[in-house]
Amino acid sequence: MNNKKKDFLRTIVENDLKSGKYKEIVTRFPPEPNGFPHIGHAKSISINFGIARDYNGHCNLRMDDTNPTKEDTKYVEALEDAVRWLGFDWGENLYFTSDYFSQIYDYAVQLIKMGKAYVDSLSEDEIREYRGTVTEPGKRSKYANRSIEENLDLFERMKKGEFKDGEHVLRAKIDMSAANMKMRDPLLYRIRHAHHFRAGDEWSIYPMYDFAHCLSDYIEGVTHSICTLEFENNRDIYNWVLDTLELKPPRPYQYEFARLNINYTVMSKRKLLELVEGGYVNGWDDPRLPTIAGYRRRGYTPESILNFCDQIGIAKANSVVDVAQLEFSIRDDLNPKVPRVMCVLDPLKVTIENYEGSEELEAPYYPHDVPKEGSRKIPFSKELYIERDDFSENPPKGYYRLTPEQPVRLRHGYIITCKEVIKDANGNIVEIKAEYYPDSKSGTKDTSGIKVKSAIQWVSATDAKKIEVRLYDRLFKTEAPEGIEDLNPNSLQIIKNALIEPAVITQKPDERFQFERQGYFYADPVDYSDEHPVFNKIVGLKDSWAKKTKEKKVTTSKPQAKKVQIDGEVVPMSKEEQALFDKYTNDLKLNNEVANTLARDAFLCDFFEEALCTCNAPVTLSNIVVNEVARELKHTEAKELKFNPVHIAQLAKMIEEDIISSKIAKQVFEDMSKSGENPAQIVEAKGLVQISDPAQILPVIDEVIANNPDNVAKYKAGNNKLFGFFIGQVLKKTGGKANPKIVNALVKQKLM
RNA sequence: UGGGGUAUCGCCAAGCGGUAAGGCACCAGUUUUUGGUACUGGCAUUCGGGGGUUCGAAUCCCUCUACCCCAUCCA
Repeated sequence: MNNKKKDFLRTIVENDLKSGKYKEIVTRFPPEPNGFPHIGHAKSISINFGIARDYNGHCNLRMDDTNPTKEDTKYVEALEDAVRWLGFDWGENLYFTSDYFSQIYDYAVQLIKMGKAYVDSLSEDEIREYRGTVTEPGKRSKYANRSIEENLDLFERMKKGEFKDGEHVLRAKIDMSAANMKMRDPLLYRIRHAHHFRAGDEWSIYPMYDFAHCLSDYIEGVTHSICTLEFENNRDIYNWVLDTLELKPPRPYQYEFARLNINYTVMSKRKLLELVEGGYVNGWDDPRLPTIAGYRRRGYTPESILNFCDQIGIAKANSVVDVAQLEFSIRDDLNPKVPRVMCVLDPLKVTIENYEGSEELEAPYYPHDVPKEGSRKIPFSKELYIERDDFSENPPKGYYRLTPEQPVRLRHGYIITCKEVIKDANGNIVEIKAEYYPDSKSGTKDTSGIKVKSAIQWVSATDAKKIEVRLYDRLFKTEAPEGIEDLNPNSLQIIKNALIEPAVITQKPDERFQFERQGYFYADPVDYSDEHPVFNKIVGLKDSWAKKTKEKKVTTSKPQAKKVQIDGEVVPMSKEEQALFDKYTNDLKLNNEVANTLARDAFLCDFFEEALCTCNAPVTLSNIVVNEVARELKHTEAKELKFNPVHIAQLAKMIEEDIISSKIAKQVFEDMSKSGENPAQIVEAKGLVQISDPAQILPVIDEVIANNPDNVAKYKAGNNKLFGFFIGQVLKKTGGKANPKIVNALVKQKLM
């Protein structure tokens, strides 16, 4: 990874590598083989395998198969297939959590011996009841104080299968009143007399996710265990297990990112299953589904999926990506790759009255801007078909195609003009009688002199091949579908009698095509045969004409008023706090905000009072305490603080006496909170005394101005934002030591 | 009601005290025998709201609001 923008995970990885925490990066993609992978898995695959690749590490593929009742071999195959299809290689590193069952069992025994785990014999309902609620602490089971020997014995017998499902469980002994519900003595093992698709009937107990996952990571030497946001609360157990077992370092750490959501579709296993089992779609590889198999069958390329994953980035905010982003990736990928051919989906007959015989027109497969070679011959004859909506008897404004008055070019062929419109008894147009201009032939010197607004696709009636085309639209009609009631009834449209130029079928130049002016299509890998060709629409082309014609009804309101925010109520101050507040605002002239914070926080308040004893500058002092000291307290225990009120008083004094600027003060503060040195020493040692002498500052300003003529011009043209830029530059050049107030005044003068 | 997270353009998303990146979408224009592509330009005086600190705040402090996750012997 060089200069490319890094996501937060790569930043962490890079730092860990730099600091020497790990020699080599090991990630893992750890799905449970209990369902078919979807594009959310692709994101995870892209992250885990991508990071491993970028930092010369490796990524394991691990099947997290700890629940025998849900898992199956067919899913592990689908998962392997998905990873491979996306172009990643796990090499030798295919693992199964079930391979570690005996190691994990040994770790459990160890925990029991340490008195950190116990066999609980409460019923399922009791366990739930004892767990408490989010606001009330739970209480510990009476079985928690069984002796180590008894636990060991019971656990072994659980393993041997002496008990029925649900009779006992193994739990970690942590804290039944922990604020994090997950830490209230989490279950480690449960009894399950079930057949495991790999381990067979060897085990009658199975480890829970929270116990198996961290240990599997550790066993495999994983360094960065990357999972989705909903596991944030599980991180505490992850660390507890690894720490309590006192495992030899290095050990893995868990990091979480937001799972992928896309609008107009669903991503949860449960909802996907409902669609498939309810027959709302045709199997897991239905091209409308966001499953890997679905995208694959639809015609999406692995590159397009991977590019999509790169584009959307990795972050921690729950978000819903617009399908348009995905559609862009596949268009973008296919545009320079795929041959263009002509297909007519809704044919309208055109008879060219002044043409006799037949000929073959030579046409390149690729447009002028795609640097690829290849061409085919297209038969041309008297009877053709064009797309029904490429003719209009009463054209709307801005219509470029064929009309009774407007000629059009047949792509790669001749210009034609409409002579007569034939209708049936109901007034439907059934045929166009047309004439062509022999001297307008494509590829030759066009001497017809006719200007045409567009070129349309067509096929020769006698030569065209009949194909089936499946047009897919979004599966749901709403952006955030809840369930089957939101299904789009028109998500699949099958056209049985589309007509395509013969070369596509006879030459088979590719499996993906652009049907010109319509979209990208893919020869269906399952149903396609030479006798019965079937094409899936991958995605349409951008269509600014369709957009324009539709626009009228879409113009909805947009002046969205700024959201009104309700201010919540602030907890009122106690009498004592109020008294303190009054004293600070009245006697010491502190502003309300600062006084308020001080009055409500006993520690900060004491800290401030103490500092005040050595330095009588209440305002400066209180500002440092409320802002800087408060920040330190956020991540450091009060008693761990490396500085004391006297240090702060010294710092405030230097500011008061104008020895240092407040900017420098921040830097000094930071040093101080790390090293515990006294501030005066830091200032002296680092030579941080501020420069207030204009004679020293002016040359720097001149230099900055001379170096940035563009920005000077912009600033003078009215871009006031740039002022900060100049100050920043000057400060940078003086190592932050120039007195910013003076710099401000001088720069302002200079730039007048 | 406790704990853990998250809020930057219509949708993603950089940014970590000194000029609000980028992509998608959208809007113009140029090129074009695809109303495609490519190219050019336009799209956040403002970062969930309100205060505070600072010469200077999306970034630091306080506070409020909204949303997500946690009480499966699922993962």
